[in-house]
Amino acid sequence: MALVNIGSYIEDMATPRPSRLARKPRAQYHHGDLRRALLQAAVRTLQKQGLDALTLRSVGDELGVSRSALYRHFSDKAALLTAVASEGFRLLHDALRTAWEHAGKGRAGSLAMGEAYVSFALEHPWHYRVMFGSGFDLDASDPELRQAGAAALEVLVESLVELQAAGLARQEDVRTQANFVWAVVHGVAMLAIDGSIEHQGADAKALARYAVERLHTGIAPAVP
Amino acid sequence: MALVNIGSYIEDMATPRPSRLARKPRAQYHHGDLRRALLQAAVRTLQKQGLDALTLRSVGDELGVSRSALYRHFSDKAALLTAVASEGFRLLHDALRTAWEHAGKGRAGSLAMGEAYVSFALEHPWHYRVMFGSGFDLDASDPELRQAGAAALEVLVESLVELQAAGLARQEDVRTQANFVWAVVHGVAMLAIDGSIEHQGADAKALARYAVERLHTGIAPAVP
DNA sequence: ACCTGAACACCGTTCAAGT
DNA sequence: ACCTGAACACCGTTCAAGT
Repeated sequence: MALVNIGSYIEDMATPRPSRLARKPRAQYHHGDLRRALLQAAVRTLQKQGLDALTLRSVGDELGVSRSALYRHFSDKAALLTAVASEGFRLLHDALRTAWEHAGKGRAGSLAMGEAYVSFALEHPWHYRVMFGSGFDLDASDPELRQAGAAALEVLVESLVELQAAGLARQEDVRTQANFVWAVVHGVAMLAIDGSIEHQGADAKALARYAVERLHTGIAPAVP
Repeated sequence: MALVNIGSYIEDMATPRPSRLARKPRAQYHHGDLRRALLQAAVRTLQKQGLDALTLRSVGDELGVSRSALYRHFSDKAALLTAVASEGFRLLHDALRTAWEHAGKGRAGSLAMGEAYVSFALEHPWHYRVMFGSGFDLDASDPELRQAGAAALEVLVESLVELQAAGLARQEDVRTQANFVWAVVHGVAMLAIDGSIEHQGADAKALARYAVERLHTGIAPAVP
């Protein structure tokens, strides 16, 4: 643990100043897909210990690699977090698509999607926060992130197009509708993982179900 | 700017080691309500420069006070952020109450509240993120924070009770309804300040209006 | 009681050097 | 090409001392 400890540094002043080279080399290099390994280690740390524990040192240590090895694969910590967020959107996308298709699409499908969305957030709260947190820096203009986010939203749009075709949703701009639906599930998810709901003795998943039901009524075609 | 700069520190070693006392004292102490001043300086920095710029040093400097003076008034940085969040909930509470009452309550009132909520988030994005961000630490169990958050939610509950009484909302558990409505506006607000909506060329406030309208339909009593 | 300045134990990032 | 270890410029926090 080489840290800036002035006390011990001063002691060292007695011995000749250490030159900037020739330190014992590590047993062996990592080699292999270090980028992927770093990404997965970051996700693991996040899931187990939260965002504060996610330091470049901790990630490096877990792989037996120096903390600056990361800079060969990511431009900085923000880039690592951006990659973590992209990976999160891919996982969310898969979860939504699976829920939608396994439930046979339609009304049941969108209910399943709503539950799957909130479940994902509850099961990976830190990962979810990194995806949407925005308190910390994260390169919002990164193409990979934008693409992964858009792909996840696309499942929603697809389901709404089907609901409209089946006469279960108002025939209006589907992207506005999708943004609205997304906002609802996102809002429920955020309140759920912040504990704002549990603190009132309410249940997050129950709220998710309620929300999707009211949502269906809300976007249903007007009764003539 | 006294920072741990080893280079200049080593130069100083030529001169006798500085003892741990007797430094030129500051012109004068702050005196007055330093706690309040610190809180307001923190809010100002947040609004103007974002969360990364909010360091104890920057806040202290702005008031001409040492960085550790803060510890007389807050147990740590998390406590300062918690106070900032509480203040945010009070401001939000006022904005919602004003919108609700000025619009004459009822349907128009809740539409005004929805817009006021999203407007607050758009106008104070960093303050809003601290209130809900949850990426950074913030003492969620703080009584003041809990109370301020509950008070803001209370306006919503109140409006829903009225809507129910007027036959404009389903007669069901009002707290579940309130959580749902809160999730919706919160979701819209988060997507809005993250730029997720603007990037699609859509308008955040328009989405807020759309959302509240669909919300009204969603929670309206079932047609017999 | 309130505040200061130095010390301390962490950070992320850079860079000359090693393989 | 890939990685290392030391240096560096910041952080938040603690504490003996000053008023």
